[in-house]
Amino acid sequence: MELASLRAFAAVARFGSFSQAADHLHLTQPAVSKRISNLEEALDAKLFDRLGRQIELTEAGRALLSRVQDVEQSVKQAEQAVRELSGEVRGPLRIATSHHIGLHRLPSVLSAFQQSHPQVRLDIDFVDSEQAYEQLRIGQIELAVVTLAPGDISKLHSEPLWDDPLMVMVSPVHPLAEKKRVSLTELSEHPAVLPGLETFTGRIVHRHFDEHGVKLQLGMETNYLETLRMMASVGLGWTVLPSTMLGEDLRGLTLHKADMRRTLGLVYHEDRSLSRSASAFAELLRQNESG
Amino acid sequence: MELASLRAFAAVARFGSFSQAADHLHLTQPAVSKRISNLEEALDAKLFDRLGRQIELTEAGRALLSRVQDVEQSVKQAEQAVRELSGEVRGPLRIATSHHIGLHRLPSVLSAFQQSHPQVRLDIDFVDSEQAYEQLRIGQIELAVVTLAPGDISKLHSEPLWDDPLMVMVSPVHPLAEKKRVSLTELSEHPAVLPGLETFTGRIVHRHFDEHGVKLQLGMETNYLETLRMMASVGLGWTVLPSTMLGEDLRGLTLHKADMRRTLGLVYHEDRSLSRSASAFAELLRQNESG
DNA sequence: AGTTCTGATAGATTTTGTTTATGGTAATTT
DNA sequence: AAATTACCATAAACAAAATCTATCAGAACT
Repeated sequence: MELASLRAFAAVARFGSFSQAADHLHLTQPAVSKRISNLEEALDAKLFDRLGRQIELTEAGRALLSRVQDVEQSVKQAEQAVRELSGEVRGPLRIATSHHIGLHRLPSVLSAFQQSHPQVRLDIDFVDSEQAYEQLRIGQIELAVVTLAPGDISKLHSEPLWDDPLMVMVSPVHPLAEKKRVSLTELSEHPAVLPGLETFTGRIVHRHFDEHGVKLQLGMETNYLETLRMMASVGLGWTVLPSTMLGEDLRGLTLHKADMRRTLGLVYHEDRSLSRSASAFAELLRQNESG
Repeated sequence: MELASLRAFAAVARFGSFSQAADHLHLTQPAVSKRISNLEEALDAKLFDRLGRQIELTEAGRALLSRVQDVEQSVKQAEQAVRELSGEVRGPLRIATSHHIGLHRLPSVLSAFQQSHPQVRLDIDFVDSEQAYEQLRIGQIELAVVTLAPGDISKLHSEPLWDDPLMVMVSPVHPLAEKKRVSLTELSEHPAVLPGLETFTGRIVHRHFDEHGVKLQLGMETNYLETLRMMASVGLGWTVLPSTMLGEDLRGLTLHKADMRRTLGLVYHEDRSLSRSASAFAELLRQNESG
């Protein structure tokens, strides 16, 4: 029993005529005859009495007709449900980001998004960038707004949003605080408090020193940049932070002959379709980048 | 969008695999792939993300899946509604009969029918036999239990149930009351009260006299045999009635060299399907005939 | 690396659906 | 009454579609 047959049946019943139904369906009359007889065969029941020039529903036909409306409606609803997604943005949206980005870059985007799409329940996971990449890979989240990995990662699509220059910072009471410029070697003589290697930010910094063959004195590690900042500001060591985090209680040092930077951006799985919500969120981020 | 595709979609979603769905549907894997891609094209939406070895429903896919169950259920109900008719007897049943048959032949059948099929609403039309035939022709009634027309009538199927001999009857005070046998000519010398020509019974009687070239003195006419009987019994004229109606207040006369009879039976349209109720009623009548 | 899953794709084949042409029946017109 | 018209059913030719076989490419597991 196929929908085409049911539609033909409904049309014939409505017009009381095979030929008129055929016209209406843009088919020839024999095609309609066939569809009806297919139905009759499938249901093992006569649906119409053919009375010469006229036709009439049988009891079975009447029983079917009253149900066909239900079928057509449920099909229409199913189609509708899919098509509505093209316009509507609703349902849950899982994204990952870092505390730092969430605190410093997302607030305006988040509030704009919630305002324009109140139907979406945002579920934000604060994780390390590396964890975010893994969650994207297994489909646990749809989007990540994190430090971008240096280089491409298979199956994951990266979109740079913000360039985030990093800067060496020390407390005003730190021995190096008075210098305007420092070398890597000078830094290496003092203990450091840096982001862990689980974060791309941490890797960027470590790699930078590695490349220049400079061994670091590693102190405590944490992935939460705000905490890192606090530790540096109370003099527990020098650190490297986004230059935007500079403030009264920290001195920024220009690094001799080198600069470190990270790129913050949007990451999502190449093969997975983004939900409407995710697309809307991504679009909002792209617009917000410039502003 | 066809049901076959929707079923394939549901199977793929359920098994999380095209190949397993194919096995389940007794199809090859490419066939299932095609059905899904047909659906995706028709709905203009991707339904699954193909992630290498694994697949996952997209947002559109999830939206569709939740509706597919409704569709399948409504289709099942439609099929069920038709199939149930094969067993069940319910709904309205319109039949036609005469007052006389209703009064003298049907009571036992009607009560048996109502007892075994209480779900059927019987709608009985008391009409002349000729009207009954016309109503059958236009499909206003399904069955008629009436005096059968002499000879076949196109498109209508007749089934004799009872042989009903007719007899000339007069009141005990009628001039002919003392005779045992009378001739047509003798009868023609006295006024008659006979059924009208709209009834086959009336026609049978009139034709009988016509064939023998005997002119009748016609008095009042009525189609209701009980009334006719009353009129004859009070001496308004001779009449012809089913011999079963003979009683204390009437004398039956044997007609010289002729007998009149009518056949009562079941009539229905040849081309129209009988409802389950009508079939059941007809069957009951056939069984009751003998008893 | 090699093997074994996965689904997609291409081409041959089969099945199904559609059309054209025709026939039969009932209602309508001449 | 005969002819015409308006139906639907059927058959054969044709077109379209679905399916199968075979093969490919990618990912996951040995």
